[in-house]
Amino acid sequence: MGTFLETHGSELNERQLAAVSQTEGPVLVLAGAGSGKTRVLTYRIAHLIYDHYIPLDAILAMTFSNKAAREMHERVKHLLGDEGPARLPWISTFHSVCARILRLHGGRLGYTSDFAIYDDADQKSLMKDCMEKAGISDKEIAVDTILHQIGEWKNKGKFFDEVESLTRSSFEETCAKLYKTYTEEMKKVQAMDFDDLLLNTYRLFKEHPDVKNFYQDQWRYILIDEFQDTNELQYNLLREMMNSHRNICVVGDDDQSIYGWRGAKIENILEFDKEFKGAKVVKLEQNYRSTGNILKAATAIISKNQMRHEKTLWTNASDGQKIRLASLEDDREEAHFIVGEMKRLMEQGVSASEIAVLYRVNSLSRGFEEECLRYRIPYQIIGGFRFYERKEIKDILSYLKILLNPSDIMAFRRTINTPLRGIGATSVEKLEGLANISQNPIGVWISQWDAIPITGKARDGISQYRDIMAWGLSEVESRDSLVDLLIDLLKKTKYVEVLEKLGTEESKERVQNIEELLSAVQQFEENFREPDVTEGSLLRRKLRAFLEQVSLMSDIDGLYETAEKVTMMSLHAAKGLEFKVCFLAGMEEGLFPSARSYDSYEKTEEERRLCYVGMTRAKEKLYLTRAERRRVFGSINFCVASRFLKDVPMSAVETVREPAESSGSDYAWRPRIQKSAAQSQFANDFDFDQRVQSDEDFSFRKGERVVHPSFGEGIVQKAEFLGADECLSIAFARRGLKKVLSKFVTKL
DNA sequence: ACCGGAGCGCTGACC
DNA sequence: GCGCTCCGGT
Repeated sequence: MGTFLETHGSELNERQLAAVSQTEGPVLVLAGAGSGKTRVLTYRIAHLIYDHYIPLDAILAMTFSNKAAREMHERVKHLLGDEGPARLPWISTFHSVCARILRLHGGRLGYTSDFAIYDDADQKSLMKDCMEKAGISDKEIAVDTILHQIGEWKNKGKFFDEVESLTRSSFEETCAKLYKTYTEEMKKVQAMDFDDLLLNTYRLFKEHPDVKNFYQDQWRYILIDEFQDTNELQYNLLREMMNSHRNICVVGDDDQSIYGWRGAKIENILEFDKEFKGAKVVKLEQNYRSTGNILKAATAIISKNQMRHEKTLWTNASDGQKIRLASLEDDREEAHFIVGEMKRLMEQGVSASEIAVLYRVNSLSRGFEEECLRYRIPYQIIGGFRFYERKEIKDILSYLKILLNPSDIMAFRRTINTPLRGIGATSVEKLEGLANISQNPIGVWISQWDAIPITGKARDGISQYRDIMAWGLSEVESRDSLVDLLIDLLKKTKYVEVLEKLGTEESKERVQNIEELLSAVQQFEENFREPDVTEGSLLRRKLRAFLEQVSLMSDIDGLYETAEKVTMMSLHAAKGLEFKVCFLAGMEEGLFPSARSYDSYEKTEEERRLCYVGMTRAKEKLYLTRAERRRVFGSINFCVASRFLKDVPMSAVETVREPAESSGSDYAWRPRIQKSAAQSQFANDFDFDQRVQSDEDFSFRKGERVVHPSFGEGIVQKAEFLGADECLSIAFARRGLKKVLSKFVTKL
């Protein structure tokens, strides 16, 4: 047997091989869409282990989603074969790695290993409390605005004690103050938010060099996937993790950077070779995924961006089918068209699992879902309403959370009156106040509740809750099985019983969801492997691992690739995936690109990258669809074709559907190729910015600032006649592009 | 003092 | 179209 590379090197192209074999020093792999970056990462890991005898613990690979981590895991395992080691290196998400480190060493920062992980909702709720205490109304300053500012600081690696001196306005001063109270409060309830996981690890390394040195010595080879989406804090954290060997391999594609809004710094990848002098840069430009036409179109879109590493994807594959453009009357027609095409493709033998519908905002999934239900097309929706975000699931998980971490105030609030026990807001507030005085974790305190000055209905409810808590807290220490605990918990709380008594369709579904949760727990338990945090009883360790997995689970982790189902998801969620057939729906101005991107060039570029990501998901067939009218918030909006449609080269597309003249949804749909694209409705929309009519015909000109009674301020994009009425397309600052009659707007 | 109904206002993408 | 807030009924 030769070395790993001798045996497997031929499975790599020249550039991939170069990236894999350069094991020492910094390496930047600029991997275009579909160019085999996961292949590079996995082969590199296998090469390190097999040919360089690098111990597993010395390798750290970080990805963005658990799904990507799992996939990488599987593939490395497969590459190493049966003779490979039983264990594998750390391949995990940034957040999971941090959580793991903090469970082990969080004590240095005043955290127990049972700390809770707060999601956005919990975070917001806790901040509201802090604001109330500080006497700041959320009507003065929105919670989101404050959290955004604090998030920005955290992202820069600034702890609350460092920002007080940096504040430059009264707003920032307020934020700094709230940052402090929020942090203290989070510590009190033993919780960390997503940013805290990163920031606290960073602080841990900064403030405790012994911990840092331990990990630095351990990790001699670091690999980062999706490097274009790392933020400043992740980048700095990475520098802390790295030892003097600087054996770091980052893989990414600046053209696929789509998380600027959560602080991703595209400069991290654009300037990597400057930051890491002597870095080897490898460009992967051969695409193995898509046909020529799809690549041609995607390349045309992305080449409009200024901020990028120049690279050109190419393929050996044929041009393949042309990209299909479909412009439909309204959103219902759009859904109808897409589902009709799906049906047709499936009849031709395309598997449902190879078809995806991608959209900019999750709210679009509803329409497609309804249409799929109507035509009995099996589907799965990724994101949006996640399983673990359902009320009944959150309720039950909260019981588990408070048993693990009795300080968890959010879990307390969720459970205290669930199911309804007649304990209202006033009583809850009183209880929280009393628990506060007692200095005990609220769950522990209430489990010992005795003679508390609360009377009436609430009193009975509280004693019921007390009994459940007292029982649960002792069970956690004494028994082993998580499923059993959960089943008994459901009995004790009468949660399912109450739902069943309701007997509605909705409650039946909830019971089903709970059953699904039970089987998920069971499955988790069967595969449970001891984590390196060995503190506490077995059940406690399981609980800790399970709740962490749930908290850090991403939308995409719920994707079942084996399922014979059509997949629907946001464009963001689609990153890293591929499908034989992709529908990009809702290609309309204001929706995609998002109206919120209009105010800056950078945001527009990010939208374009998102479009690029979406298009390059398709292997063989790509559809771009739009609706002329769309229901938003219940009212109808007139929509203009997305500028991205205009950027698609005519030679790579064909128009398959235009709005029928007759309206109504009962028309018989059949796919047909109509007029050439140049004559089509699309063409009219395409050049809307060049073909602004001569100014004198209209009372408003392009570029004029106007105000509309309900849409606010905007800028005229286009004027046209609708019969005798003058119709304006206006880009509203707050509402995006809309068509309105000129009599409703006034000049500014 | 709690619960359920009616009305208002708004929603981007995610670990 | 949906979730959160206010208000009147028990």
